[in-house]
Amino acid sequence: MPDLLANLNPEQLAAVTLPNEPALILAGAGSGKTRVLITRIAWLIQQGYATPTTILAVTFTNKAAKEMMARLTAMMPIDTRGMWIGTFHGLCNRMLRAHFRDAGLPQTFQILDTADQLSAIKRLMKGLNIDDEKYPAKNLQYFINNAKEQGLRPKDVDATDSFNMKFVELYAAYEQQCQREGVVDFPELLLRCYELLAHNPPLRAHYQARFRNILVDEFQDTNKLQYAWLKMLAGEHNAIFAVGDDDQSIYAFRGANVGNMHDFEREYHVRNMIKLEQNYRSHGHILDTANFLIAKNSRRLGKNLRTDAGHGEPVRVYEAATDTQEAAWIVEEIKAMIHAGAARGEIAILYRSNAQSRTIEHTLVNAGIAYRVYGGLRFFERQEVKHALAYLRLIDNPNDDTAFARVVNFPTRGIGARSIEQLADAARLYNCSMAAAVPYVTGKAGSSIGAFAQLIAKMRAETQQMSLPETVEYVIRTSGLAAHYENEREGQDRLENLQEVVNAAAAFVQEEGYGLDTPARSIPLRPGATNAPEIGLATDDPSVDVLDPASPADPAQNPDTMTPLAGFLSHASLEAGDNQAQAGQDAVQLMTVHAAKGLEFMAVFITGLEEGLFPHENSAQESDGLEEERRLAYVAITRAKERLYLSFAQSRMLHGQTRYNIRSRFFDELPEESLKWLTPKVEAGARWGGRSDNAGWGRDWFARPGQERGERAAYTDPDAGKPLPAFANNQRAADTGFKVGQPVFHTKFGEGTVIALEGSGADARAQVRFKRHGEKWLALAVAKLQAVE
DNA sequence: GGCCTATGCATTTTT
DNA sequence: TGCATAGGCC
Repeated sequence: MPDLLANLNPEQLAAVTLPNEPALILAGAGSGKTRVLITRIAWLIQQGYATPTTILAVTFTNKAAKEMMARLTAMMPIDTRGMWIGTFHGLCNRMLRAHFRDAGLPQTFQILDTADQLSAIKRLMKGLNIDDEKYPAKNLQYFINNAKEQGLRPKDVDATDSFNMKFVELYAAYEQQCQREGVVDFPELLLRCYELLAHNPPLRAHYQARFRNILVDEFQDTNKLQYAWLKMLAGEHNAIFAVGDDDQSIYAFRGANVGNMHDFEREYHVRNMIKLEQNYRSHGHILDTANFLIAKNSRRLGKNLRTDAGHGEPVRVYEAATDTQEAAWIVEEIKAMIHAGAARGEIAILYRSNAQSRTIEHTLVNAGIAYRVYGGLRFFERQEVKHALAYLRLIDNPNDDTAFARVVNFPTRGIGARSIEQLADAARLYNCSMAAAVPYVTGKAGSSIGAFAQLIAKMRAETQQMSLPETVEYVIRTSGLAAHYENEREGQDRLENLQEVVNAAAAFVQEEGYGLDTPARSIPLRPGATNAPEIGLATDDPSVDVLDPASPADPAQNPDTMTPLAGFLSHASLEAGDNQAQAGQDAVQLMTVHAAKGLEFMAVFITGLEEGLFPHENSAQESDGLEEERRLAYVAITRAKERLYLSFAQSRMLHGQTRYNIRSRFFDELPEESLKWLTPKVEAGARWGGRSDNAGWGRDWFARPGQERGERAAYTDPDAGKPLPAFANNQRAADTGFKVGQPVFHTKFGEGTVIALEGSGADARAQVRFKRHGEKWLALAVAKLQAVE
């Protein structure tokens, strides 16, 4: 039996071995959060406090869910078949598939992703002749999703003004449309699942009796609905083991409610709040910087990270004249690091908004440095892939008008906008889907649309017995998609992507454990399965023990509640795939601060630390906006393991205009002792207070002798080339007059000893351990430090 | 139907 | 500035 508890620190140990009661684990950045979570699961099972079937572990991203599953099985051989580990949406989908009838859904319901949802809304509004200048589709989408995330159906929304009343009306119409088409959007998955449990006491009792152990990752990111869903499953007696970090809550804009942490603590009378403050990632100066900054936030649960790693390097700060010059400096630093043997993949460049990446990318390209940018189009979001999926969806669920509208005339088959409008009118008139309305349209429109309907019918018939990969391949060919892209000049990539869909289908079949010949559209019996899927649950027969994992009456026990095709389509919607180009390549990593959450790098650049950008100007209008920006900066800082750079530029090209920014207020909230200004620090007052005319300011105010005006010297850090990990004390004492071990005296801090030196000339700094004031970095040009004999 | 131009818009994003 | 989208034109 593996010793799961070996090498845990006392707080981690305490968290892992808590009694089965509500618990809130405040897990700081880099504190071993995932480790605690999975060790907790393994320990519960090992000790006999839980079985795999009693465990439900929920995360936000598929990546996190996969990592959890992988590390768990690596830690301990566990039969994960009965375990529910997944994202909120994935688990809700699973439950809705198992109980589709009780949930009021067709068995083949399809999931709309955000783009599908928007086009469904646009179609709805067009049909109702709604002026989309006055009621923009995007706003309605936001309104609907927001309402759902508050758990509100149209009848529950309080609308006082005519504008909102219209939105409520449209929300209701949208719901009807979705219901008729058999589609659900993302928030609907959660709300529908919540209502399923709320309105069905036997079902609720079943799952409550089953999931005795509920574990939640990134709890600070939960929204109201997700929290309500968790409470529903927990009932009166189940333990929720919530792990999160209020200081890393950066998703308020999409509904995350940090308040859930306080609420959870209060509502469940949490006796077990454990703080994981030991950080295993960053060196001391980096942590001090993070701690100092986040301390400026109010309403924290309170936490201070510590490390055994030593101070390490100071945080380097750089002021550039322009964004271009900032990028040039970054590239020089990176070159030096690479030269010293650093791996490109261990270097990250972070920015607040995507627009900032362009300048940096250009500079990297010119320097010939491999990089990769996070974000952008994901595999299942590509046009050609979505087209292929639309045909597959129509085969599975002909009422899916979003899919129908998408491909009825793609590849083009002479069905124009007018014909489609006629069909949509007919569908509205007969209150049916477009596919069902085909017989009602006549004339030329009727015949071309009729041919399309026949094509779909033929596909449905001919794929009846085909496996999933065969079906996909058949559809790509028969739909004419393949031929279309073969004829297109630049269709080669798209063709390859279509082939990738076939491959993805084959991989899916394999991973899900279906036989390769399993028909895509029947619910198969897998080897070892004893029952056909039963839908509607054991509630029909109260004598059946629904908790018996072997019981055929427990459909949730049987993963085979979806056909391979439905599973694949769900997979495509819920897991849109990688958006990281050239993954695996050793390349410098570019991403937004949001995208960096959860990652770590040897060296991190946080760029564009300017008022208006970071903190972002729009945050000023949001309640608690500045605090969220500060948390964002905190997340960014805590990504760095050994080296951290903070930079800002006096001027920056944004939206085609040059903006002049002042440095971020966050600099005034950082510990001066942990910073090393590579460019001279200019007090805000010195520049702004004394400025009477602004001719040329910001370009050449700091030009040094011998430099051209407006040209910036390469302020490349002379230490950048030190190997990573690098921070052996710099013994150079050449021009400082001090050396390591030297006893010194400071007028304010008293007696101390020099323990490190770095930089030279005006940048020279000494780290001093004072007898009564601890360790500090002092700029020798400024500090009045005297050598003591 | 496809191509071209005019126009508007630009914080962060997973499912 | 640069992209996505919409609308007009051939």
